[in-house]
Amino acid sequence: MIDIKILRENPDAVRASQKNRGEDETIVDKVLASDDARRVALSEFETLRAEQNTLSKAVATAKGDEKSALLENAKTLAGKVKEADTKRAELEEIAKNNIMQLSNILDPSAPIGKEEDFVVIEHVGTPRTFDFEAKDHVELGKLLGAIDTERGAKVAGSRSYYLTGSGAMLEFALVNYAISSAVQAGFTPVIPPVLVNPSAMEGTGFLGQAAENVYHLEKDDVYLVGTSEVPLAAFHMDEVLPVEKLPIRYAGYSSCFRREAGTYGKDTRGIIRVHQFDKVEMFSFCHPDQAQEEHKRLLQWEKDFLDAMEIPYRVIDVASGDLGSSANRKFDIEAWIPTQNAYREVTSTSNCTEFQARRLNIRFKDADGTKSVATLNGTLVAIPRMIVAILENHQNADGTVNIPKALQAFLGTERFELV
RNA sequence: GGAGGGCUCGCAUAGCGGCCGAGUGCACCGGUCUUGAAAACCGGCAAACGAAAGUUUCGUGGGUUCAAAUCCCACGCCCUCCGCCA
Repeated sequence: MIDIKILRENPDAVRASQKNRGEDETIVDKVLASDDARRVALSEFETLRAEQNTLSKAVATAKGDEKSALLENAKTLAGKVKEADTKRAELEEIAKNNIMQLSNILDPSAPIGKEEDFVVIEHVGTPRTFDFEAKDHVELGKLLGAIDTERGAKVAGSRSYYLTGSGAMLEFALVNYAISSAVQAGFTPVIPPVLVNPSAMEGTGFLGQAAENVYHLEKDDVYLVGTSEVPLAAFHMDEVLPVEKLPIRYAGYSSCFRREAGTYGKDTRGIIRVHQFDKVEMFSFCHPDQAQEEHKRLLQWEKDFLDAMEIPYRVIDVASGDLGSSANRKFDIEAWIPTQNAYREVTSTSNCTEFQARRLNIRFKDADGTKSVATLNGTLVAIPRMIVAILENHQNADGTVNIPKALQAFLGTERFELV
């Protein structure tokens, strides 16, 4: 939710932002109109209520005829108050629904355009040239006894898989490495609930455009999270955080569930796009003035991880049209995937400024009053895609895979052998 | 799944349908006293919106009433006991 005051003061900036995202800019006028209507109704109600309060007090002390006369007045007034209150509630609802449709205001530095209009910020490392035919992760996964997509499909349907043997060990190593480096960087490790209630889902903005990708358990009205961003953001819902504690950083490890509706035919082979995977997610609550710097820090931690995995990658500044509604800017890291001859997204970090915190009612207090915090999130490691990148980039001609140095201590070996 | 108890300002508690936005204790902040501290005493101290007047908030939502923390209904959460269970 954006700040209505900013919208009132500078509606053109919001219009421009909506337009650059490829979203409806006429909502801005709807929001302004419904906000005006809301405020009029509110003050009408408040005036009547004030009258009623005074009158009620008079009733309490009055006696006899005077009392019955006052009561008569009070009864008619009560009707008016109720009417005004109903109107107020209706208009507030409309105003809220309207403002909720607006996306976060873009960072002016974010590249404008559609998905393909991203800007490459940098390349790190050089894609390796193979003097043999590189195998893809599905084939390597079989040779190593690491990934079993066939049995995954048998038991759980398409986009499902088993990690077995060295694949399972690799997940544990990645998670251990990720968590220990996050802790070293000052993050509090968290294992959050993955089954959350509607308010958490709603507050983080996943019931908007992203709703069709969310699993909903109707019988109990709970949702399976697509990322631990949801429970981490909602962790401090309705709280006022001490300003001197900011930034507060959490590293959440959880399973993530995605319906992947509308992606039929995309990435059907292997484990690039799956319904369930584990992920270590960074989440930060910080002072709004610090948000941009914090965003850079999150990006740096993501780069450090890729560096440690010894994988070539590039960093892109995601274009306005491809940003989530909560983000005002987003950087993706794309790892080189040899058999696809392409860079593919493995991690992503978004600056949500105060947008998410305003919905979730997460604030901090300083000398000037109580204000919304800024929230930011970033992937430290999404297991399946990192496994793909590691297997494919570090493979040998015989199908064995060299283990990056950073993970060797966690695996007790330098190489994954054939089974 | 069954049976009970509870949810009030950071914590603990009081609260008769109007005198309750709400008392008390602890904590906290400021002051007096003191060489300094403690104790004692004095004062302050929930939040949101608003320029202000004022409005709203006693788990949440509805209802009764001129008037609800207080009465009624539903839901949520917490605790205890029984059953089942990783």
